[in-house]
Amino acid sequence: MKKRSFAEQVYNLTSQVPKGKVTTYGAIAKKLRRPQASRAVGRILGANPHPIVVPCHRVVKSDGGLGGYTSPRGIRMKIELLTGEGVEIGDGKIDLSRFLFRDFAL
DNA sequence: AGCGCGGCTTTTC
DNA sequence: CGAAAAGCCGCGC
Repeated sequence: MKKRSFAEQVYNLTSQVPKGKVTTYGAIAKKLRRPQASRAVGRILGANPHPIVVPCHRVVKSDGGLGGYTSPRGIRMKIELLTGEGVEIGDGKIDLSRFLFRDFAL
């Protein structure tokens, strides 16, 4: 259980984000020792083969944007989910200063 | 503020 | 099996 692929670690960190908090693609990439793989993280989360254990909607862009969301409802559902968990979104942006979760168990 | 480019992994043919 | 394309970003100018 050590040679987990990059994707496995991405899902692992994302699943660690508690309700009411969010993380960023760049942050995850950095945690995995690949600060420039932010895009890869997005692709992986987009392919999210674990939609139940991996709340990819809790992952936003490094600038506070919501990013995208591959879902039947699209980015729309992502906003609804975050707001429903307690994350306040101002003008389509999130206050990372208040909701950015950075206590990952890496 | 907006645009374009770069670097990474995964998936599919 | 090998190669190619794509993708929910990040940063700089």
